[in-house]
Amino acid sequence: MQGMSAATAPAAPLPETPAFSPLYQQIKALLLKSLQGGEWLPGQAIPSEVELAARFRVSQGTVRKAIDELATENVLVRRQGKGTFVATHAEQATQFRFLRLVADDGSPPALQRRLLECRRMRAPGEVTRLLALAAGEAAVQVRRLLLAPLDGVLRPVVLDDLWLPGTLFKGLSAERLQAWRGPMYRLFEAEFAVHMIRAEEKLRAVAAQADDAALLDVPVGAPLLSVERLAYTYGDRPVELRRGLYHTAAHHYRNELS
Amino acid sequence: MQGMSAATAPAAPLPETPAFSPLYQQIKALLLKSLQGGEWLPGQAIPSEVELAARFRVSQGTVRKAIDELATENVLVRRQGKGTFVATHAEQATQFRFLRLVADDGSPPALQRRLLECRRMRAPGEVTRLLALAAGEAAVQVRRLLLAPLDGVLRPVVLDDLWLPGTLFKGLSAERLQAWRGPMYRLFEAEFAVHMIRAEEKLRAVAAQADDAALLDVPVGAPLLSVERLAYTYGDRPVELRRGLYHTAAHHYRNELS
DNA sequence: ACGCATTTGTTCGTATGTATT
DNA sequence: TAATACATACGAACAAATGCG
Repeated sequence: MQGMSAATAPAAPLPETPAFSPLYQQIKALLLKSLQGGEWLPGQAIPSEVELAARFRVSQGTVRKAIDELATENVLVRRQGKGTFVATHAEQATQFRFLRLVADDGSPPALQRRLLECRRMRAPGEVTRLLALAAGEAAVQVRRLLLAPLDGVLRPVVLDDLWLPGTLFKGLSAERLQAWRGPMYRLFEAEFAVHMIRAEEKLRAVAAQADDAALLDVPVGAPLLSVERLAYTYGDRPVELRRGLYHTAAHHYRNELS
Repeated sequence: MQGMSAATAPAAPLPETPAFSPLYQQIKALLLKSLQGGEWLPGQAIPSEVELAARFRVSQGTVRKAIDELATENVLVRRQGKGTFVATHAEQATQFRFLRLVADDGSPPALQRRLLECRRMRAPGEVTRLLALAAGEAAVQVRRLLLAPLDGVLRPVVLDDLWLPGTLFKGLSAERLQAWRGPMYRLFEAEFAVHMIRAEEKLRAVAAQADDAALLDVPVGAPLLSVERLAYTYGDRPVELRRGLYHTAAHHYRNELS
């Protein structure tokens, strides 16, 4: 486990990829491997710091630093007195970790779902490319509406269009989605062992096309916020492509810069 | 400085504000106070960890933890072997820390500026409220265009509308802005001692109004990405209100979720 | 209600490695 | 080469939160 310290390093003329890395980074990589391998599942506690220190033959402080980084990346969650837990999309607090939609008054969105479609098909070209699928591989497409009450009436706010690798989401069906209560990412964790840990989003303003306009109950040509998301699981593997169209009349997308 | 821990606290009755908080948090607050007071300016090095440890009568590790947090918040920047520096908007790497605009091909934007307006006036109601100004207080309004080359031709991409507290930006004028080469936030640091460390943004899609459409060279009613930013300096003090209209035909707003 | 064991959180001290000047 | 600064690693002790008996 001692990696490559200067003394043991061979006469390497050029800096290779991970030429050598600090101990705590190696521990971090090992923890990630265990997470990826499913040794600890979302919501479960990982072994205590002392246990891990013994297991890896390093000091508690070194384990601590590795866990610290994973905690700031929201991969793990520390709870004083209880332990360190694998992050999950189940909890109330983190339920909307990836949803930046906020009502203009700042209140939580309180969204209802309406499933429009869930079908299995050969992935289109762009989906194949972005999800790094093999040519002709299957994908699952999900379409849904998110609705929020406005003056007491439920109004559509988001039209979501998702693409998932067919091989990972074998049993996913409209019935399964309909029956599920709770965040979709939690369903993915629980039923398909796919845990989203990171995502990249591209935002732009677009004009509503006829079909989208009808679903969102806005005029054709109305400005909509397009949010294209590529979500990743462990090992930087893309496992979801999602395109959301947000009707931002009474809601907005909130972002924090630092 | 020993805080309130029962065992380690000497018989020093301390006039602490925070009922009690970890030592490193107190150190962090003291560092922020020095930064706010201008003891160390953007780009300058702060004292070494050992020096600070001596000054505050704590261990180096405690200082280190305080600095660690300020570094992850991008308030300070560590450089091994050189020291720890006050973050600045001057450097190439951090020059566009607050600008999430990206060309669709992923390349850096390479933007040109065109100043439209810079005038001093009584702040409108909403500006007064958001910048927490006194009623009737003065504000500086700045309007500008950002242009990017498309097929070799310079085309407008962003229309920015800024509001700044008049008392903080006394000598700010169109000439001053015109003459300045470099990021605007760097001008604010250098000439007005106002350092932006954090910002909140609200994004929505809007339809282009006549005047904005003309400036951005798009049809009236075209969808534009509206980015409303409130930027803060030390002490969570809002010091800039900015509304940008992004033409997202060949560019987009990039965001990373985790 | 109380105390105890467990776990993370904080703080200190020391030594050594690595980057910069 | 030497001095300085941050980075890593270890060990130890106590604090604070939690859960259990």
